[in-house]
Amino acid sequence: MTDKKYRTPDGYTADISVFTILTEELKAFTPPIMSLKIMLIKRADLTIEGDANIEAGKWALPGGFVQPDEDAYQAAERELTEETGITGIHMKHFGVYDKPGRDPRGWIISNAHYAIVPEHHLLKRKASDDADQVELFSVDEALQFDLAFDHKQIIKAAVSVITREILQTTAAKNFLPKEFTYSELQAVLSTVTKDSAILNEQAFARKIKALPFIELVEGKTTQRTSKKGAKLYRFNNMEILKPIYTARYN
Amino acid sequence: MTDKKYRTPDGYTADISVFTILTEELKAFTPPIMSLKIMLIKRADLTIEGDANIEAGKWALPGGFVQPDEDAYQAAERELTEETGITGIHMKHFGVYDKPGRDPRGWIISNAHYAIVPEHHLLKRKASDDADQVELFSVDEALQFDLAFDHKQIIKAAVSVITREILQTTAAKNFLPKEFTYSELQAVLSTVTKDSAILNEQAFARKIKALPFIELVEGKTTQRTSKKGAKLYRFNNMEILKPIYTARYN
DNA sequence: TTAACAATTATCATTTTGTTAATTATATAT
DNA sequence: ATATATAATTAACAAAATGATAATTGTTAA
Repeated sequence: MTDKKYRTPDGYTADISVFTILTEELKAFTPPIMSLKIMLIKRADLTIEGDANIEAGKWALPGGFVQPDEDAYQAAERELTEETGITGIHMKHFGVYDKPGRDPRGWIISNAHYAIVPEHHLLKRKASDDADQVELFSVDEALQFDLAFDHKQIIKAAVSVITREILQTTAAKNFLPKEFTYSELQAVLSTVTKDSAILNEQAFARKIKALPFIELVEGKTTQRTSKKGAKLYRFNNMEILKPIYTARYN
Repeated sequence: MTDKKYRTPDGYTADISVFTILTEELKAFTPPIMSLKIMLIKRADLTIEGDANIEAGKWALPGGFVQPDEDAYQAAERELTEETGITGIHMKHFGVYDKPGRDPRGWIISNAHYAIVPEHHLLKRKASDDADQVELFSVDEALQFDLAFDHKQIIKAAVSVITREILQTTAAKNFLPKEFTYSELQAVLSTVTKDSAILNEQAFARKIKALPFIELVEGKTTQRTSKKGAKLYRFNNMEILKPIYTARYN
């Protein structure tokens, strides 16, 4: 492939917007208060080869070049593991950023992925070596930084995609333990919506029993969120596609 | 960029799954019967340079290599215009196909896009020169062919994406004239759903008046679909995000 | 013993839906 | 001219879901 009739890119990378939903307050017998966080890394001053690094010192999305034997998805998985020690989580490709000029090093294509990481996986991260370069920020905080490359644009797109995914698919399961209470689910959903039918306790407690993709765990309760004890629910494997044309608007 | 520490792809392409919704039967004063179609091209025996073409004779998605001065999205737009003469339509990127081995010519990355083309734009296509190599097929037909490369997989993903988009966003507008009747909207939606609340006339006629993203065109009717004349509706620019957690299931 | 509190159930008026039927307006066939 | 067929639309009413507010339950901790 030497005499090419077409242009070849100068680099092919995979970036990952790692989201987690952190429990801000965790008191015994109390429903959690959660917030949506994104993981950023601070770019090093020097490359591994010892050269001055591009966009050094700026906060950026984790990611890196795709290796010869892998595709972008595998590269994203590998980078995520290297950065955080996390494996086997929910990750998806959601966009390509390939505008000429987006990276001063040349025509570098970024495959943007997002990942949903349950909170408890992050305990490992805290113990890892370069944890001082990796931080979680609320989305609002993150967007106020002077981020590297076009990462501000990528993050905005990722937030929009993940919001839609949490509300219109069963992706919330990736932020929850296998068995959860209604208030835990409510806490996850409330990080991305203000819908009163979800925020209102009574309405949501009634509704959860009618959702075909959630089932009650029979004869089992937890005191995680209440002294009285609360029923446990789990997602079954039903996937839902509800048209906006049949929803209620009032 | 000669001494690279990372692999560079052998080619960077953009493929487009062009969907249209064709009116199968169009009698005067009668609601249309529509079906979802995808556009395929038959790959030529020879390349422009006169060499034997890869995957020659097979049906494939339109697309081609990204040029040096454009990104994949612009390439998809350009290819679509070259193939069909269509401009200014709804097109989106939905996936990357970059598995090593997917293209025998090397490590060729495909950026998969889908486009939604209103029927009336296609009349131009019929008049174009190489129309004999371009055909519309129902999705079921298309998936039975021995398609080039991994295009079967790409098409399946595209259908899933477009179904979700038509039902959960206002993308149906791209298959309809600016002002449309309830039965025309119903015909579009029925190509991707069997939901009885949409298929049932009375229920849907009642519902359309309550949808916040659709408004009545005052004092204007059409006889396109009925001798009696039917009210006209239009989409306003409201975008909707309805959680599955607040929908009705019965 | 009691206050506090999350979870859950109860109540009831209001709204929406499912279902079936009736009405309307008009082109076409007779 | 008149009747017929047909799509759009409205009507009617029982059944179901929702909104709003209140009451009940079970447990810990003061």
